[in-house]
Amino acid sequence: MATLNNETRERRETGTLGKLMVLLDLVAHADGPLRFTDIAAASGQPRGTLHRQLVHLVEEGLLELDADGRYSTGLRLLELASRSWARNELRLVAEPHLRELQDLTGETVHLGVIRGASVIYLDKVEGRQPVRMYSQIGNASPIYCTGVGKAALSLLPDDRIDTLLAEVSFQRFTPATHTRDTLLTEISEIRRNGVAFDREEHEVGIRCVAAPISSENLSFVGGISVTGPAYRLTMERLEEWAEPIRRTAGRISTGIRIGLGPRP
Amino acid sequence: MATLNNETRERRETGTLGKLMVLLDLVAHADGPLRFTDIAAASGQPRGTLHRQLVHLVEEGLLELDADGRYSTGLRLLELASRSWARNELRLVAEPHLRELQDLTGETVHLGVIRGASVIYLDKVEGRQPVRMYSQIGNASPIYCTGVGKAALSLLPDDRIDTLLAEVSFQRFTPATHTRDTLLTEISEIRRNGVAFDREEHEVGIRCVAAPISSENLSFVGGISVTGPAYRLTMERLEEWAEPIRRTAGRISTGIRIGLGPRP
DNA sequence: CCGCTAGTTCCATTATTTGGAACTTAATTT
DNA sequence: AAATTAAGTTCCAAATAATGGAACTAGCGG
Repeated sequence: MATLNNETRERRETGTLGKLMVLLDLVAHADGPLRFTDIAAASGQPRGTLHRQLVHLVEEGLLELDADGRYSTGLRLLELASRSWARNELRLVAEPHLRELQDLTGETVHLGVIRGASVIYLDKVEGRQPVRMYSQIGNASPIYCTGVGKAALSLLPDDRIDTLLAEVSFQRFTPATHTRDTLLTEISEIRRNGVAFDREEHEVGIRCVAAPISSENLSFVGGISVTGPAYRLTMERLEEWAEPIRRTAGRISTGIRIGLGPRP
Repeated sequence: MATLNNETRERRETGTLGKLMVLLDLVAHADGPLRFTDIAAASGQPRGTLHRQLVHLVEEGLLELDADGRYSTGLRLLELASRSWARNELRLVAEPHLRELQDLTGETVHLGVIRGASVIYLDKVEGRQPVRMYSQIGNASPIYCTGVGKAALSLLPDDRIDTLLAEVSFQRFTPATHTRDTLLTEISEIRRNGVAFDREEHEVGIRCVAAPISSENLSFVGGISVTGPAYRLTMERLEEWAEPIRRTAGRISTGIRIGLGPRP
């Protein structure tokens, strides 16, 4: 087809830092520890350069080098993230509301925000805790097939949606996964209802209801959701929860606007 | 081999990265979001330089700049740490054992490793979950007043202990907090028993038993602990748990040595 | 409208990063 | 055990990026 000249200025101009972050991402997204050679191949850096870069990352604790000469991500990240999470204002404001919603529904409640074309989960409340917390927190999921992602999208103006979706390759996770067209149709529906449903679009057997949250100026956009197995969460039940979840989302948005407002 | 005997490797030579990490730490350890001016004052950087550095950190998602012009840590850290945590081999091996120990004792179980003169908690298992997971995970606590820290120290040769403790300023958290001398005395006791006790040394009213874990070559050193309120955890009860916790720690160490061994 | 604080941009100078090549180990083969 | 190859490390002149003082702009309070 003719040139689809993407105006997306994706090249980051962060100099040295940018180059190092590419390496960090590379190691973080690998399936396991990587050896020098693996990283060299994947990054395409000359060996001398790469060597110094890795030494720096290891010295800062961002990477760790084990006895077999394999690199994995370092504990420094955990330490930094822990502080970041503990103080996150949205999370702090939302926490009691998430619990309340969990009490009402008895199902798992998530809080997430969008970053680029992904949803990042900030918190999660489960009834009895059979699953580990971190199993979701910090996780990045595609925006187009999660309740939180779709709810969040619905708040954005069309041009920002277009820009975001331009970089998305709609992978088909289940038969119900959206394409670009069906997603856009659903977004106008979400705008009318104020809630988004995930009808087994990411994983077969998993459904959810979600409602959007945002700061006044859309400096961040996210949502909350109630998720569970399809056999328990019939579409009728999800419809019943639409109103409570909208209300909860509204309260969190209000709380954020007050909490994040200009300092006294 | 000759290059390893370098005693004078205290100063970090990580160039650009090091300078940026100082800023990241500064923001992460602040009590709340910082304004440009606050960071300028704390870092002593000229405004022009600082500005560009912050722009780069924000562009990489390591920092976030809110509508009021205040900087806080960014979600990218959470994303990276989440992967790091989920794949951490020690944590994966330890997880079932921690649960087992929690079942046995009914109290909170921690897994931690030492990094510098701090203990970083990698995992935590509680009975009913009234407290949030992340409340401890990723947290850095002083090595000299935590069960895990003291247990871990006991595995190290004396010269490495000396080196580590050289940078520690023994802050007195409670009347029972160790000084350098009493700590060294206790370490030889821990070496005999294979378990360490925290007798309200970090927080009044909190006690724990801990046992050490390590890889074969001491490339990492850590421990597990059972923690709880002093009124419930009498010293007698802690003594009873000494044996089970030693056994559990032993199993984890074995698991790690097998799991982390040379690739098949 | 003025002065002031806070933040941003510019650009010649300075410091760091780069990467090819030479060098050292470690592993594998003969 | 020697020879061969692969894996990792060090070096340094050239290329690139970071630095920081100064000039500039925005926003606010009087």
